[in-house]
Amino acid sequence: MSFPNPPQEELLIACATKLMETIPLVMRTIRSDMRAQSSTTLSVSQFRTLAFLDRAPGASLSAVADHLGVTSATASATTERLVQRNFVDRRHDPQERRRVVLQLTEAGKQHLQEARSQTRTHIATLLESLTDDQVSLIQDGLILLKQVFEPLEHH
Amino acid sequence: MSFPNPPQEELLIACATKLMETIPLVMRTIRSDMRAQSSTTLSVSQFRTLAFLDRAPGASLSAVADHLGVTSATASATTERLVQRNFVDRRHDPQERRRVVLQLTEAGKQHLQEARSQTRTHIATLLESLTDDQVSLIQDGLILLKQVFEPLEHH
DNA sequence: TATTGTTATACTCTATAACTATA
DNA sequence: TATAGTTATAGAGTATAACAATA
Repeated sequence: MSFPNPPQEELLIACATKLMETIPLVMRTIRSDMRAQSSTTLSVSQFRTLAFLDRAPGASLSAVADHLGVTSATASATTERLVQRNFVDRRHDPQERRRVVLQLTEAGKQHLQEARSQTRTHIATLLESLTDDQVSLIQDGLILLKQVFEPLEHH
Repeated sequence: MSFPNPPQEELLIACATKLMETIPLVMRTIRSDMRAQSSTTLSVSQFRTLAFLDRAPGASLSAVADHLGVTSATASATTERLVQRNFVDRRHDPQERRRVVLQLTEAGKQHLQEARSQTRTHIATLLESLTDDQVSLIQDGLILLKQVFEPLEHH
């Protein structure tokens, strides 16, 4: 006998358990892929910062911190490294001199594309062992997860 | 018009892209949950080490490193912190004195249970906004992801 | 000589707290 | 006084390389 409608609570706990087992596993692969970059290395936080600035050019430091879900001190340090590596251009807003305006440099844009492409290709390769239906299922699950967890970032 | 059977390649890339957007997001929540522990704080790596030793009592340092997908130096450092906090008992194997035998202490077991329970409950709460079907879908997706990414850990 | 762990060194991520500059 | 960022400090994760102990 199976239970076609298990109580919500048990289902939630089972899913949360699976999530705690799986996410760190996948995260590790993403991280080492980023590190394995042919040219220069990019940490996951740096990658996410570049990806955000690609979507939101001219964002402030606070916006980066909010988006990444870190303190402004952490965002400042991460950004500083990207500025030093000439991936990000940082300047004061003339209208509001407390704010900084952050933008990708050409080198930053190029590096982001390369990092994205390499990691994406590697992960796609890993998924090749599955069927189309299975890949679609994973994708749909990720879309739902993103909907649940994304709002938390922008507290 | 929709494409009921998109080419594998595009589908793989789309899924990989979604994965790169979503996993770091979820990971951040797990991490901050661990940090928000009432009693003592446990990093994700420390948590995973405890969880592994719970499943594999008496494991060696190499086994921990393999399982976590890190170098033995990293595993050694993480383990050392757990030993110092009295969560792990570390001793030499009498038969093979190069090896260490790692086991959870009672305090380690207890802390693991608490950390697991708290994080699990919080994540389950976050998933409450979804329907049973959606939660099941996420769970199935995670099971598949685990199958794909787990073998990589044991290189 | 090969294997198992540890130590040394060096980065990065992360937080909190104290600070500077601007509003 | 309040806000936007930076700096100081500290602990943890991570890697590589060099090392010690054991087989």
